[in-house]
Amino acid sequence: MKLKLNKQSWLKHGLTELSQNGSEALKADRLAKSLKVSRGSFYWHFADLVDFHEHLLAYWQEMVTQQVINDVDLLHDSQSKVRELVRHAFAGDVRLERAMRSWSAQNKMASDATEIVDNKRIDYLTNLLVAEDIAPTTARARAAFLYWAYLGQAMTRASSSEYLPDTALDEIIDLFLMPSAEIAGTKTI
Amino acid sequence: MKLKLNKQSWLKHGLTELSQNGSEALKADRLAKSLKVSRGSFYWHFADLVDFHEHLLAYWQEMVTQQVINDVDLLHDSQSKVRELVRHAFAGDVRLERAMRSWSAQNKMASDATEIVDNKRIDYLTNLLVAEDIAPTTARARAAFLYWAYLGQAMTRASSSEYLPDTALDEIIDLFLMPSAEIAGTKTI
DNA sequence: AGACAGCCATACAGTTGTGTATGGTTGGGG
DNA sequence: CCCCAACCATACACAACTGTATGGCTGTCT
Repeated sequence: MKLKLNKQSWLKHGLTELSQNGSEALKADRLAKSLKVSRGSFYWHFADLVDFHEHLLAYWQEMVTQQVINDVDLLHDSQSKVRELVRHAFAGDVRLERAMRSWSAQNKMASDATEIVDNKRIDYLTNLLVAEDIAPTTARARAAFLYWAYLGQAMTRASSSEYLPDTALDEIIDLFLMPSAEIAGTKTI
Repeated sequence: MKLKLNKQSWLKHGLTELSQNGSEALKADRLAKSLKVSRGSFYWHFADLVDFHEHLLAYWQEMVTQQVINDVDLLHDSQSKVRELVRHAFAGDVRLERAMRSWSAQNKMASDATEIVDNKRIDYLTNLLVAEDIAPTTARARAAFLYWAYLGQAMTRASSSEYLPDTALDEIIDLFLMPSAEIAGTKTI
């Protein structure tokens, strides 16, 4: 007997192919070929490409939000969470993130999905900074900025460590953990 | 008489289409249609798609490097340059940047081009920070981080002002202009 | 005026992908 | 045992795009 596929099999394989070969790999044709089945299987599980893409994006959203909870949310104090979150982000594998982002620039559905994820992530980080007694508006701006830096780093080809060794990253995290008041004092040197 | 096209016409139009419709618009077929000519013209000016893409990337590199020089390099003190550079980056139109970045995630040639531009930009910013008496390694890390934040912001759909009003951006610029020594002192509050 | 270079249209063959229709295989419940 | 549901293969018609071959038009130089 040949082991049969289900929706999940296709979705998993979809994300793998996306991260390795970009959004152009998300075609019924190529996916079937790399799974060594015919497109007949694909069109049994999904109505069409749009249907598949919708399921794939939902699957991705579920995955990335679950991931954060597993990785950092069980730590107790918020400062540790921030450090762990940022370190983890800048050390992790960014291929899927980059591919998804690249796809979003060309596809409305993907763009909607990433926008939701973006907001969730920034909100989460904002709350951590607020818990560190940083004023809410400042916290929100810093959170966005930190998150954007992660995203930008994910979009560049060079590894982050090339520009940003661990100690330098810690220094920058320190900057973002500084109380809002301190800045005005040291502003005009 | 119909006004004839040259290489430059195609390249300009290429960048416009790229920024508005993504890298999928960079096909001989579509470009010709939106220029209201036949593909015959395209294949007269360019050997094939790869040839066109090469010229387009070279044209883009030339454009973006020239742009920075015009915009900020004529200011005198380095602190003003940093502020002007960052403000300008976060206020400007990012569609072309996003489209180019998205293309880079799928295309080796585009990836090479953006890598070169990335390095140039980070180097330029690093030098400005060093001129502000920030230690070279710290300056390099901060420059990269600042640049990544710009890139990340460019990749998100939300306008930057939504999260980052002008005053908040200035506060963050202050953080990155802080002398390296100050941090250790205020670190453990 | 004639010739030539520059520019473009049209037509053709080939490739890659879509979606559908139809029929084949396999495993488990009545 | 048989039948139905789940799953897959094959074949077809269609669309988008590539690159090439060929010929037509136009302005300029001699």
